[in-house]
Amino acid sequence: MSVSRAIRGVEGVSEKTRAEILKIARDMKYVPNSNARSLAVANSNLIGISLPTFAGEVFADILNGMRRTLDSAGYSSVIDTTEYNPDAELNWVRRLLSWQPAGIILTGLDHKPETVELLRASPIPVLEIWDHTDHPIDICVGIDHFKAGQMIGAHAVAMGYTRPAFVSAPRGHDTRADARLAGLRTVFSQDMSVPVLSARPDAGNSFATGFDGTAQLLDTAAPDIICYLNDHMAFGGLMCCQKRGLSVPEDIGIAGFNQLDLASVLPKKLTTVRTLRRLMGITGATNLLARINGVAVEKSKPLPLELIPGETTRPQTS
Amino acid sequence: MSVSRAIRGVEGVSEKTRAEILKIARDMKYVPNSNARSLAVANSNLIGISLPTFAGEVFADILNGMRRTLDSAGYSSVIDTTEYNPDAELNWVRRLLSWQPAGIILTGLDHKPETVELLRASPIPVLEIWDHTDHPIDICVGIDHFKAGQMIGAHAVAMGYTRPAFVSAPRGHDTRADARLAGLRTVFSQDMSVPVLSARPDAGNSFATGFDGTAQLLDTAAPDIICYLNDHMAFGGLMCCQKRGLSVPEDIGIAGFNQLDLASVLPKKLTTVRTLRRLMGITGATNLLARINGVAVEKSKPLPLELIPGETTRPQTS
DNA sequence: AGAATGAACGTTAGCGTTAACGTTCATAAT
DNA sequence: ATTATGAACGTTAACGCTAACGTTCATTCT
Repeated sequence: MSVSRAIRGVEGVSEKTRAEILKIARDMKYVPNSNARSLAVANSNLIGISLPTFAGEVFADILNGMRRTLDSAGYSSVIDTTEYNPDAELNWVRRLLSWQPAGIILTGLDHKPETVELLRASPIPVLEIWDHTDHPIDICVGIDHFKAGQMIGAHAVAMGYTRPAFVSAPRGHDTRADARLAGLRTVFSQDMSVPVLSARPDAGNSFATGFDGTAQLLDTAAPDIICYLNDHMAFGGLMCCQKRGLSVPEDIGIAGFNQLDLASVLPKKLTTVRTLRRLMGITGATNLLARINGVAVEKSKPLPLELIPGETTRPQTS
Repeated sequence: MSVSRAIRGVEGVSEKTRAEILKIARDMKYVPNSNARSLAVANSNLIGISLPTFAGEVFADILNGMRRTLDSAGYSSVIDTTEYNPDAELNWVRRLLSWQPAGIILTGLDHKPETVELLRASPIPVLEIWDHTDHPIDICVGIDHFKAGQMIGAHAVAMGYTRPAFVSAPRGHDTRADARLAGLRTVFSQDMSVPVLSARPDAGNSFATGFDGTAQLLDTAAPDIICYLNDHMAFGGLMCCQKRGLSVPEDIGIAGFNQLDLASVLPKKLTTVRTLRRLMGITGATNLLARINGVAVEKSKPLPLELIPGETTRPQTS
């Protein structure tokens, strides 16, 4: 027990004995056994994190914020990607629960009923991140994607665009994309009863998907503004317009999302929506840690969005 | 014991009993305790993965390949990022070892001596990925970055460029960048005794770093070809040249690295080097699994590189 | 009929740790 | 001198699981 106390740094050993113990431990290259510790105290310092994908800046940024926060609190992360497949998520949650993790972080709100049931039944704190809802499984930190869509739509209307289109998620089950498109649609149907066209090609990567989706829309219709799932896709779209000799923003407007790094070097500033992804990760992780430590936190924290008007949409019509 | 056998799916229980047990387990929402299992069998089905960063396609691709392979073999991953800091890596390895993981994956070869010692002393299989060496800690799968630098240099020389420059890693301790620059330098110093200038700004993201590094080089010298750490930085450089009215590849050549997604939509095909990152992840993970299962594998597997000539360097001088 | 066989199932002990409580013993209070 | 005190350190049992070995009993063989 003195060894256990010395190594954990808790009270009950004299400094002299502690020093001797630590020296011997070093000499014999002692490595503690976390499995035994976790078994004895009935919980671990692991936190499970589930993401749709590692691709793209978005989840990398969120993850970065979360990792930093969790790491400095002494937690390790068991990370998985679901590729937007709720079944994969369920399987992973099952496996993860067997480790008695201190907490679980899921991306988004689109889970199988069984997953929700499983997590609600367990005493483990759960954070849902990226999306926003007033009724999370446990706690949530994110943005309102429906509102984001409305925000883009309102801007487009204000700039005098009348023939909107949207290039959406290439594959899988991205409910955020759907929510943004829905938000966009409410604006245009209310204000002008205009349908929002959408394309959803799968070209292997975001840039190419933006390019192909744009080509598809331009071939079949004549939109005067195209909104994209993110800046990478918007850049693909920009390239497509450029190739076809369309001038942006005169002939056609382009709006991205997320304000990604790429935008910092483009000669033409991209119209986009700023999302505070790192902050989201930090806030989410901080709230989860509080929850783990039994401190009460906001059930549901929305993060602000900001529309960044750029040079790929028309300036305010006077 | 029958319960244990039934749930693990091993021999020694009749099908009838097994079915009954599984039904009851489901009804009572039984969740196995991996900590206890790992304690009893003295190893876990966790695999530790250490990466420099989550940012960028490169590590996301490698990680993706590894995760897929490990996941389907029933392993979960404890993932950490070191931000190119060997001390952070050491701390993480220490923490990780306490979980008795089945295997450990590190990025690159640049570890603290203590880290290497610790890992050599433990019986746990270790994979080093991304870089290549003939003397890995245990096994390794990667590419030879020095050779990659030589490959780019040779191409530049063949295309008649004579005033080379390199824009390198923004921050931290990226030995791959150094190795590529060194490779590039051997070619130019051997063939033409020309120094390779280099810039190393830190502008917050790859695109901006490429842009700033290029500006810096153009302000202080007159390179006729600039090689970049990766395609994103090359794109930043391309934007900088374009802004200054330099025509590519006539006035100046641009060479990237890694053949990233972005390149697929650029109007001007980027000269770059193709790296098989997903394959590397899959191969690495597969070899590690073999090693875990006691099957002998290649100590050190180099993956092929391919120079992709594009339109941002001059065509062959006739 | 009796013995041999082996699948099905049970018992025991141990994995390394820690919570809870027990012991020791120098020092202080009476 | 005796007793009380409490910091320092030790002992025990339990966490949930599985390897190893023990028991049971229907079936088959002689």
